[in-house]
Amino acid sequence: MIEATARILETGGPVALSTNAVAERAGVSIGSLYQYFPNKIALLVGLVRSERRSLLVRLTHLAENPPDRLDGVVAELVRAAVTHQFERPALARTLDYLEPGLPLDAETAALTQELIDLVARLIAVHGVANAHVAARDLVALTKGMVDAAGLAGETDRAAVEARIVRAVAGYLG
Amino acid sequence: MIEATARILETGGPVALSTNAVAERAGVSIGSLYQYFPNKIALLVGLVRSERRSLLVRLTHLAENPPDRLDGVVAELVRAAVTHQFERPALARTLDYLEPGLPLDAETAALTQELIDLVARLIAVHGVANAHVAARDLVALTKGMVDAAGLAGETDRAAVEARIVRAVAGYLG
DNA sequence: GTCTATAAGCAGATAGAC
DNA sequence: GTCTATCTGCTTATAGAC
Repeated sequence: MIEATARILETGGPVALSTNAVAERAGVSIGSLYQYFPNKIALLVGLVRSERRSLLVRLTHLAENPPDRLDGVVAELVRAAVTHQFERPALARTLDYLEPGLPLDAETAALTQELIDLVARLIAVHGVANAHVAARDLVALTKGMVDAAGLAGETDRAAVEARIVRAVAGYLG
Repeated sequence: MIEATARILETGGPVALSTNAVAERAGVSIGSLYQYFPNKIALLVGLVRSERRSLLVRLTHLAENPPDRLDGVVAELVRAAVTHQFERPALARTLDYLEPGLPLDAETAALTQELIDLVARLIAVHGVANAHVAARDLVALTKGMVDAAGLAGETDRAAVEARIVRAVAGYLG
């Protein structure tokens, strides 16, 4: 049902997301859906949690084997973010928009916070000041550029990555 | 009624936007609303047009008196964008998300294109390669960072501006 | 556990009085 | 031109059969 939610968001956006549509797409009845999710928002929260988890797995692996130099760290961070966002561009964009307005449960909110903390730690060891603000900026900058590239129909991931790395490098000085 | 649409989007987002709510907020009846706008989407298109126009006015003034050096141009561009986005952060963020999915009329689509073209011309005269892609990237980067700063509750416009300028300068090389 | 049927309410949009 | 009243269809959510 989470996957059905994702598919509907990808094709029709938040307006198209109804519990009936999710049940139909998942091949179950509306009654069954309400046995697993108390309401529509719970579906969204579940989806956000699942997506955040998958990105966190990617980044955790990077955090355990960080490159020596800061530019190497940046390259890997951007690669992970771009890869994630390019897998399901429309979904990523929609969830990024919806997430701040969602009443996330404790676990999901912690996941999101952990992502920022992880990035902050990775750059802080190289002497970056205000690492938390910087981490937030870099995540936002990357998402903004990848989303725009996706909307414009760009498919060359490496080219997008290279441009983002340039901006990040400039930011970090 | 356009202003009522804006207010509702600011406080409740796209889900809260109903024709009934707009009519009530505007102090007119639902019947009157439908005399001026054929449907709900027309309200959104009108609002996008109005917002784009106001940003374009700001930038046109800049384009007619451009600073001599590229870093001056960048500083002014970022200032204009941040000022615009900080005026009504929630509204700007919502419209940025909705716009790509809206069936814009010719005039409104032209306005949006003109914004990118204007930025592209301003940086192209300083020898920036692929000025159109660069313009799109810079707009996306700026919006991403300002939106995130707004969501995080930052109110120091100058600080946000300075960080964005650093990223932009790095991008341009 | 999964289904069908349905309740209750709200959405967009229209008709027609004044 | 603006209003009230209303139509139609879809939404979330529940009840209860199997």
